[in-house]
Amino acid sequence: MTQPGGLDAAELGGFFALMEVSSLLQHAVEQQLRSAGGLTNIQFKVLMSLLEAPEGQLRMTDLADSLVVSRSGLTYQAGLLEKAGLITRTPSPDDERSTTLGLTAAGRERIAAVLPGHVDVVRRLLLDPLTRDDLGALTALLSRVRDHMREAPPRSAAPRARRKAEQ
Amino acid sequence: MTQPGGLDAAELGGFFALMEVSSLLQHAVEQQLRSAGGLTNIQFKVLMSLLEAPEGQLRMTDLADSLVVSRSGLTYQAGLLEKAGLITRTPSPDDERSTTLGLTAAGRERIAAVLPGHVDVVRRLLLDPLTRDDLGALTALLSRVRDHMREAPPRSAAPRARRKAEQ
DNA sequence: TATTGTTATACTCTATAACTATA
DNA sequence: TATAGTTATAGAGTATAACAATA
Repeated sequence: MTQPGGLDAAELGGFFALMEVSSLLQHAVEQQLRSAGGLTNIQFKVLMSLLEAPEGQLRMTDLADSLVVSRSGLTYQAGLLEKAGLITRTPSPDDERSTTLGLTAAGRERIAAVLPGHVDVVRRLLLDPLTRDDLGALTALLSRVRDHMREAPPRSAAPRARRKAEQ
Repeated sequence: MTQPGGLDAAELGGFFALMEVSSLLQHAVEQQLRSAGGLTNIQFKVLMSLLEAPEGQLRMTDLADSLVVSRSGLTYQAGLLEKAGLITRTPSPDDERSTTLGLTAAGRERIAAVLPGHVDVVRRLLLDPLTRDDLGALTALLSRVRDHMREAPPRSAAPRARRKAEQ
């Protein structure tokens, strides 16, 4: 114990730097998505998830889990995206209970319209001040942290699917 | 241009690693603040800002600017914190228009109650997998990025105080 | 019975604009 | 007139619980 709450200056510095950088970056990204394509961050993630999905399709529950939102929350967002003509919702062929989401042509176009600016923001804010080696070092460090976080879940970050079992 | 949106694999990797690490960390921190002290992230920041303020006091507008929220938003949060007995709101002595916020004893106790767990989360998730040298390297890299971000504002991140002049 | 998704509902947070009171 | 803060209000987003349909 050497500082306000048990973190020394170096530790606090690292923590604050990480939080400030990510906060500024996220802010900028959200602003760009909104102004360039009228999308929120989550909506963009839904579209990108569909774009990167094996068949270009995803089930609601799977997507909700991977984006860490409630299913009802995703239903709400999917409703907006469907109304905007960017995605389709159709009953899954193999399991009639499921809804399969798919990208429309308009959805692809919207991504294409937004992505360049998105990339610009990331490059300008995050990548520009880093050399190639810097980027490699940063990624290596953060990857290590990420792997560690995944191994030791944040205590309480109970996976959605296990809710039932906890009772 | 080599990948989906003009970012190559290394660049994408760095970007995603940063966003995922910060997102997981922020999630965990918010969850801890809520369960340990019934505080949201912003409320915690308000309390911490007051704790670290020179006289233990801050004006509404200054705090709103530094936390990047609207003044009405801060009024709302300050109202909650005052109702909870954690802060006081008093007219500033030098300028009767201003409201000065101050921490109550209960506010200090709340911080004390929450801070250890807060630190735990940061240490467990972020710091544990890093050596001392790693932390130094990470901080150095992120600090460089942060400084760069501050110099070249996110295009649009117009400082609150200048709103008037833009019209 | 369990699971998928939707709906009904309630709540939190946020911001804009109008307002007051000081300067 | 300009500024500090509050209030009224409205909107976006989220989640919980109840529900309908299917497995």
